[in-house]
Amino acid sequence: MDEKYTFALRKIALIGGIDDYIAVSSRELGDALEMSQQSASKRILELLDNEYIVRDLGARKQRIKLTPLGIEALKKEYNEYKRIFELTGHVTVHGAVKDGMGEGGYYICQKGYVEQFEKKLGFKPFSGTLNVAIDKDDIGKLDVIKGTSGIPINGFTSEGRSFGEVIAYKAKIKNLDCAIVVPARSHYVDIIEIICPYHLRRTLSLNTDDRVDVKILI
Amino acid sequence: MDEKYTFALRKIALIGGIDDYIAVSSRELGDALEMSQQSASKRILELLDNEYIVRDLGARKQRIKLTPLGIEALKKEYNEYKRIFELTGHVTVHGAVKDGMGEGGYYICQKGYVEQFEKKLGFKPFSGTLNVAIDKDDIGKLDVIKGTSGIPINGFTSEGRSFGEVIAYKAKIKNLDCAIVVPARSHYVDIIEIICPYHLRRTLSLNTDDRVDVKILI
DNA sequence: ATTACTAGTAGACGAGTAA
DNA sequence: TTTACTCGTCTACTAGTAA
Repeated sequence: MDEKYTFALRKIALIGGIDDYIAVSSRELGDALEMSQQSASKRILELLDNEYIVRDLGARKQRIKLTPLGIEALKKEYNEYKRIFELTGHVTVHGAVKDGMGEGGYYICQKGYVEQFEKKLGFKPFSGTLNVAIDKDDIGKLDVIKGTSGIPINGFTSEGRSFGEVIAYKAKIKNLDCAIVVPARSHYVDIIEIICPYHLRRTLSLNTDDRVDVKILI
Repeated sequence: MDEKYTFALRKIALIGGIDDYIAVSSRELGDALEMSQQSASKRILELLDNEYIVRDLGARKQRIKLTPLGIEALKKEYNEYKRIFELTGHVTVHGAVKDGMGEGGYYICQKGYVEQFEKKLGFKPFSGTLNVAIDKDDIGKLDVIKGTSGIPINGFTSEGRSFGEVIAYKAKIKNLDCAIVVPARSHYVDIIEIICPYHLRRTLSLNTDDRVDVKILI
């Protein structure tokens, strides 16, 4: 019953109706809500009844804006989203330890990266990475958080070879502080490289194919 | 069609299903969504069909969690809210200039306040305030933003009299930088006091009952 | 206790249309 | 052009019930 209203209120707010009166015909609102002009007209009347909006019914086009009550309703949903995406503060991905190809370790040991790790993460990584193959279900979680957060590690060129930008995320693996490193430009990463001041395999007695949970702080 | 799903996904996320599997019976989800057990069960099947969630159907209780696709759907809505509440960066309230009772000016000139204004707002206010009676429709807008933002100005005691905490918001009135000041503890303010380095009434040639728009930066 | 089917019903929607 | 009525359809819900 209520999400119908917040959906409409949100779209009205997006086109500026949170700040001041905006001219919106019922047809235009219908387009925004993916419904007919008739249904949009009805929805507007319902919003008026519930005092979520006020209207100035001009000769040619109606002008509407949210009331404080309407704004409050949106705010409530916004706070739910903030709780979901901000106050949780972490996302956990599951996967299995894999043998590194040596590749990751080679990259991570580059002076251009190491200097940034020390400065931005606050530790000097052990000269090797732990490779974790992320479960199919969890691939994509990284994608989702990539836009919002993460610590950008700039690319650089060294000895004629270019090293791309990567994004580091502070993380925890079995309560040990570490960080995961993923390439900035790529939307499909199934193996993540984990860096840590310590030798993770030895410290946590991990063997190939052991399952691990990585808690990524966002 | 789609907001039904995001509504359910949001509630699932709030009880922890964004991070890992959570045990939720269809009855419990029904309670959260304010619908019957049967409808919640159906909704879960729809979410599964659309690959917004995955399920582990145990013997006693099902366990579900969001897929990256489901998280992405929520993220999209979250970004809409961010656009509404953050990227706008301001809220405009409308009102009419009123004669001050001298009260506001007296308060604002207190050394305890003035020092904070200079430090936190970056200007020394003119020794008087412009009083604006907010339109009935816009009363409450302040309330809504009070929780999120504003610059707290601490209360203090001077010569045996106590001056309460107030909240200042940077604002613009006809493109002139100023700030509005409202008491921290009160949820109904119909007249706001505006402080500014200049004599606003004179600078803007304002007379009593003139209508003004105050753009509050948040 | 679960999940989820079927059946019946209330309500949401859009087409047609008036003002 | 607008907004918003009536009305028929069809979807989305809940109750009852099975597994």
